[in-house]
Amino acid sequence: MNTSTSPGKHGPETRSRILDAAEALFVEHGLDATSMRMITARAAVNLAAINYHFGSKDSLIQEVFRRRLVELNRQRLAALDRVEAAAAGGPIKPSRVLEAFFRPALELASDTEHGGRTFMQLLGRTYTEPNAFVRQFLAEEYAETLERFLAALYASLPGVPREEILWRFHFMMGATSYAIAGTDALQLFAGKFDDADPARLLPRLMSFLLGGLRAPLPEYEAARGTRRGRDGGADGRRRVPVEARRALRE
Amino acid sequence: MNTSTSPGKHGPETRSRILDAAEALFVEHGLDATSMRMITARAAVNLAAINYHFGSKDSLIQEVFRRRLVELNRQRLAALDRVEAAAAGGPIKPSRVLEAFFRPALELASDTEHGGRTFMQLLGRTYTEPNAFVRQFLAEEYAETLERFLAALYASLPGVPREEILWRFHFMMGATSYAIAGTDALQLFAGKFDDADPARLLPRLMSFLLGGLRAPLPEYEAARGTRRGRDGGADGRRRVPVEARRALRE
DNA sequence: CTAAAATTCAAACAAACGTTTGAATGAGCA
DNA sequence: TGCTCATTCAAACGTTTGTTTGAATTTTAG
Repeated sequence: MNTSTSPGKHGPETRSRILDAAEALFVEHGLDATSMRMITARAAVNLAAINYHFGSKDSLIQEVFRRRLVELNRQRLAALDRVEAAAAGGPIKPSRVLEAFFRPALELASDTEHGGRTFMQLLGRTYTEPNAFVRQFLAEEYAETLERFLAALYASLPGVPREEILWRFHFMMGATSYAIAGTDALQLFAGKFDDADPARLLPRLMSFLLGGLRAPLPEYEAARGTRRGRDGGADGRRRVPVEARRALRE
Repeated sequence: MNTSTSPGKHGPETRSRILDAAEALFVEHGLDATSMRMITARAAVNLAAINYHFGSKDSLIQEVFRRRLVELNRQRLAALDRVEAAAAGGPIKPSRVLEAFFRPALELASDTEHGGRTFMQLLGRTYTEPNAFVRQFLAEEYAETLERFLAALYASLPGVPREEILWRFHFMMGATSYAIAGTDALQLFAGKFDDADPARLLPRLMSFLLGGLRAPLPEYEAARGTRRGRDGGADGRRRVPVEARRALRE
């Protein structure tokens, strides 16, 4: 089996033709519902070519994600590097961190010519893929990037409980995935959007995400029934410190 | 074929046992990867029982979603009715509308005893299901509810462009779905959450959603650099009116 | 109790699945 | 030219898929 990118002899593009066809079909029908025969038919290659070049369908799926994700996360980390370099050790605004993470994704999602849009739709819906090996693979591929961005977010929001930051980052990834994957995949809002211009999606989404990130921290109802004291007492869970309130205001 | 809810004769619970088993397996493995034999095995019924009671696997899928979705949207609309009745024709705060929509969903997601949690995880990841007939069915099942809530949101945010409200509602559904479906399905954040208490999810999420909804509207970059002025000057797209700014502040 | 209707059951169906095989084909190099 | 090795190809492999069948069984109704 040859899994390298080195050009073969016959059709040097066989590998990439398979990857492109698979990517498109995975978006249209999902991973499971896309058969090897559908892929090889669209790619105009022999059925056995997938097993020859990739070994198995599972390996092909991995490679479809890998080739794009590696580049996407490389761009994200590079953007974060630039932000941190510009800060020169000083404080960093959370909005800068968020933009470093989400802008590359949205720009890839705007690229309709090289399949970037297709892939991002696929990626969005794959985060919740039940298939165990796909989830495992995605988690590994994301581990480093996620670690670095969470650390940057923590540092940029001193005083804000990490648990809350984690949750909000989770929410933000959800909103983003839906914004990308759902614009024409999810038909709930079909025909409702007059203006689905991808170029406007980034400012729209960034406004929303920043608003969500900066929202006042929730105050968990301590004891329901008896009204909680104005400033609560010692219910174990501390109120939001003023430092955190200030940090949330960007 | 008998698709009614009337009790059968032999095992009156055959139908519901199939539905419960299917629901659980759909979450674990996805719609496609769950076979009829897996379902009938877990439900401890004969393989042919599914086709006898539901007609086909597709019809079974529909019924799995329908029985829960009908009740969920009934609760949502009832909550909206109460909010509108309490306002007595006066203005309604957007936060009230949002809560009427999202609270029933999150409460259902907190119910671990009657499979509510299981179902909401399934629902969340099914919004982006590529399967055409599932999307079509979901859209139909949601149509009325979505229409009424969007109308209520529009009315509660006078002056704010409907397009922006629509987008933000879309973002909010995305964040919510991920929050529910992803808490233990998406493994990207695996092991990172110390506090995944479902009871705390509602305040956490509502804070985030409201923050996002109330965020300043994006101002689309008019003409960057020497870019052609598709947005230059009087292009019909107004800046955010002061009325809208006020409305966004709840 | 008996006839009819509803439900369960084991078995089989064709179709589609991912994968493997072994021969045919083509290019690169001696 | 002749040899080698990567690649392509048609065909078949054994499983698994959703669905159907017809008889056995149980419940309902007269």
